[in-house]
Amino acid sequence: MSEEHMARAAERLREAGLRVTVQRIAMLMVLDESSDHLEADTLRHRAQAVTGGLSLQATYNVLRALTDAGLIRITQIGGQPARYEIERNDNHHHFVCRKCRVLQDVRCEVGGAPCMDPELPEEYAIDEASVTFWGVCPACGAESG
Amino acid sequence: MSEEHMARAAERLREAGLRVTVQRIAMLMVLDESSDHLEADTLRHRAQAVTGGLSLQATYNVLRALTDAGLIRITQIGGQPARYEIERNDNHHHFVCRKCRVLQDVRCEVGGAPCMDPELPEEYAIDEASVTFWGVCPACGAESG
DNA sequence: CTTTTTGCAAATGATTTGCATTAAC
DNA sequence: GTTAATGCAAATCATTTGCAAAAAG
Repeated sequence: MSEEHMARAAERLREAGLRVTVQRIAMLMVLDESSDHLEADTLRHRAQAVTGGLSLQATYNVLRALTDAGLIRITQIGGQPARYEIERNDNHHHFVCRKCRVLQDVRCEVGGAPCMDPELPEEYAIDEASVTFWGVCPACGAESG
Repeated sequence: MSEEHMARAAERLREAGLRVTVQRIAMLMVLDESSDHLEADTLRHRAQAVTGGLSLQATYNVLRALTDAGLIRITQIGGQPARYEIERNDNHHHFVCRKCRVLQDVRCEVGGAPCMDPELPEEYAIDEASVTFWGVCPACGAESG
């Protein structure tokens, strides 16, 4: 967690029109350093290691603010706790294992933007098509099948 | 809720290998009569009108059993309570309004099965690709924009 | 009769709310 | 100095769990 990194995180917050707080910086840095989809609780503990303290409250406040500002991306699948990742604006999709519930990024390049042509009247202002693939991951498939 | 309908519901349960209980019959009938995606609580109240009584417990038991048996379909989006509909095996997708959270069926025929060709290793046994369109529905769009 | 399902009550767990304190601008 | 964000505690709410009683096969 370099000074550089901290400064860049602060800059991103400012650009997004958000107040710069240590909690927000810490959360951004933690998310920057992970390529996983992490739950609020995990993020809280990791960020606490940076700030020295981060309330449950602030955790959700920060995550909400960062999500609303478009800096991070929230993924909620199948009634599981929400998971977060840095917003990379790469329009990727997700795979969820029916057994272990692992969540993985999926790149899906079937001739351009997938499924963005639903049969819906024009009055529907669609801004996102999120695709979730369900199945069994290699690890779980090897175990039982 | 005719005798006919009841008998057919019982038959479907038997075919699915499930024990036939009044609660399950009632739930199936309620779901048959709605084209919406309904929450457990709503389904409970409607089914209660049929059976005269249906515990919270039985509600979730029944919904779980019917879902596992493939008779109904559960949809959980964005941390909202789960919603259920009769399984019609028509591979349809969903639209969710960012404002009012309404959930609508969407038919999506972009040249065959959409997005079923993700860049994932063969070891991933994918059995379903669920697509969720996010945006603003006509009603909410008219209000504010 | 054996197994599964129901019903009731209490527990769980992620997320939210209310409000005084503190930090950002 | 204002306004917004934090921290703490208590509340919410969908869903699950434990267990005795009842119903299904």
